[in-house]
Amino acid sequence: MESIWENLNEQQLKAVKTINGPVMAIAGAGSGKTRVLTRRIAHLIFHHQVSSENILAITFTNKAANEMKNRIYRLLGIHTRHMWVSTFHSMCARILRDHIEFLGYDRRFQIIDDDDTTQLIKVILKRLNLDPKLISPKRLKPHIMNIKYDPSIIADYDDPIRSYLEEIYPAYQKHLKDNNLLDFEDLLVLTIELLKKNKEVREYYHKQFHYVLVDEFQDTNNVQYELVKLLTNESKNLFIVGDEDQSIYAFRGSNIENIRNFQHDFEGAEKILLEQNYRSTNTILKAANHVIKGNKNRIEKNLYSTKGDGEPIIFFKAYTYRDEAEYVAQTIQSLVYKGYRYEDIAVLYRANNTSRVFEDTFIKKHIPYQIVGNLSFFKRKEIKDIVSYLRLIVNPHDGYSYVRVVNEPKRGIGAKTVERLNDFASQEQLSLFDAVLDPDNPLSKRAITQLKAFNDLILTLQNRLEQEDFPRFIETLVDLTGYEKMLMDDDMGEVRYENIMELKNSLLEAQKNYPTEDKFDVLTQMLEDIALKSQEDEQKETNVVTLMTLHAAKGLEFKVVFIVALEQGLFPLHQTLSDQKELEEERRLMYVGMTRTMERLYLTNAQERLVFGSLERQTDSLFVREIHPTLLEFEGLNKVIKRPENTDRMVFKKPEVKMSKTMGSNTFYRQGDKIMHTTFGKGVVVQVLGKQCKIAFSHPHGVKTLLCDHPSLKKVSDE
DNA sequence: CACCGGTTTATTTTT
DNA sequence: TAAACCGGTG
Repeated sequence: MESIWENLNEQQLKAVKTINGPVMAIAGAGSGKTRVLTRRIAHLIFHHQVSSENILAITFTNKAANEMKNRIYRLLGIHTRHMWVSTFHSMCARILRDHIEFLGYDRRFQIIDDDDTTQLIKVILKRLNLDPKLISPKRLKPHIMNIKYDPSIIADYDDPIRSYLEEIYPAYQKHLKDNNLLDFEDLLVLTIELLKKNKEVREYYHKQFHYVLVDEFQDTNNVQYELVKLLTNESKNLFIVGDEDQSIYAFRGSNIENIRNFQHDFEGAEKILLEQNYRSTNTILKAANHVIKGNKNRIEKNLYSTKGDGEPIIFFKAYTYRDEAEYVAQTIQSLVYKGYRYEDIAVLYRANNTSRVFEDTFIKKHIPYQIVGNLSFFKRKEIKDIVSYLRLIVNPHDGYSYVRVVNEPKRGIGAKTVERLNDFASQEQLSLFDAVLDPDNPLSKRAITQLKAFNDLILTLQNRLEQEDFPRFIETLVDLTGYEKMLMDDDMGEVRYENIMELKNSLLEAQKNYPTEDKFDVLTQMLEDIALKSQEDEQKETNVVTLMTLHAAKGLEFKVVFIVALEQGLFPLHQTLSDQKELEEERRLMYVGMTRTMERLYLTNAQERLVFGSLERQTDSLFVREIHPTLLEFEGLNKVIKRPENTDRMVFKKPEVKMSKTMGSNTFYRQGDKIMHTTFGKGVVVQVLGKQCKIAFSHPHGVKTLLCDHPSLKKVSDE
């Protein structure tokens, strides 16, 4: 068994031992924060006789929570299943299952994920007869979520949008409640509401949690921070770990200010800096530091490593994006020849679509790889359909699931019928299920017959669930619904059928974990697990190269890292170029990517790339230019061009590579110029195409292609 | 109601 | 390029 004090440096020891009062640990990349967290928990239990039930440890991912539980088990040999080591959302679900009736929901509430949320918004827009073109449902969602967090902000919107939001938000929220559904944000917001309104519940949890720990604190949003404050009792034994330089989820509401304000909010909070890096070479740390220095308002950290300088960072510039992939593939092969394993290597990129060329090339060259976080198992259509059936079986009045599967497989119940049914149901305050049975509904005879058959199907399935064991029941389900037959008629059906059969395991596991007589409770619990753990599934393959986005790489480490497609507009993304805050987040993303590396870091890009179907000329990413050239070894096209040293802005001759006369420049604008448009506001020229240019505007507008000499465009002088 | 074909649009996404 | 979406036809 591992010892509690083994391999801890002075600062880490301090973070483990300072158990009373608020403590903030600033944990630089690779500084061993998970070790500190788990040792601290072990220390509390082992040396201070704190009962394991009295500790609350909150993480952001299930993976992190499981990792923590595992390590605690290895340190102490105690069972961890009952412990409160979980994500914000699981913790909230656990609290709400016991107390949500106080808020007027049923304890068998179902949790819907982000995709469902978007779909639901779309459905509601349609039902309210609002024009979905004013804002697309996808763009509307974040606004609705913000309003849920703080309803008063609705007043900040200007009119066309405001009245729109005033209509849709209450309708959306009412729909959720009427159907006993919670979205991810509800889990947080309703838990807060519960704790605020119900003194007994609040005191119950204050008695329960003597020590609270929060991981990745830089990624908390305001609501999560409020929840943490609410759960922390008078003794204020709150320990947070985080690193502002690794905050990369602002676009989802995380707020770096939370970590910056912590010492202010919790008076007398101890601050501990973990600056020794156990992961990377000094060359890599230095380079990462050069990049992150570009961000303003940052508390300077001084990460150091005892690993020495190691290898130089290689910057390879390819002619085309195919050449780039080719280079990466060849380099991987030679690294493997040198003794690295495929699993030591990761290829990181900013946007998912970049992975394609690399996939193609790796297949051709027989390099084994896996793409992580692409399309998770539980997001597949067939799984979501079956999940909807299961939700309907728990709650036939769930209108959202009803609509999703009433005509899946096709039962001749079309959009018009569903619309009419919906209208009638909302007018009469009935669920869709009950509306079908109402003799006054305005539907055609044919439609009623078909809908009634569907209702009966759900009731039959409820019966069968009571009679059959879970694996058997899943087969009954796909059989009676006709889903199986539909799949058999489809070329890809075989795989999808097998996917559905995988659900048997989820059900059996839920049954094992939640021993109860009531099968509907087990089913409810399984549906919760699916909703909250959808990302986790990924069965890890052994000894393969990992391809993933920079976001997905957070928290991981690899001996060899390739950061690819380092081109202006791709990374940093052009949408972010005109906004300082967004650009800083991109820079943190670069920092996160670089600091994943233990030994060898490769930065690559290409001069020509297919962007949205057309071949574009690309320039080097700002972030590569921010690394001092003495740390880089130039390869590929870079090698041909002599790089001047010790210059901040490196100016060098670009080889004139077959550029048609209409491309690249015109008399009006150049790439990177800042402009002002009379209706779209400020923007940046991302590309010049003859008389036209592609211009990136901020949020609602996005990238537009406009004529450069258009009178509504004006150039703005630099800075 | 289902299917075909033209048009539009284009990050990242722990739960 | 590719996928999602929309509107018209059979």
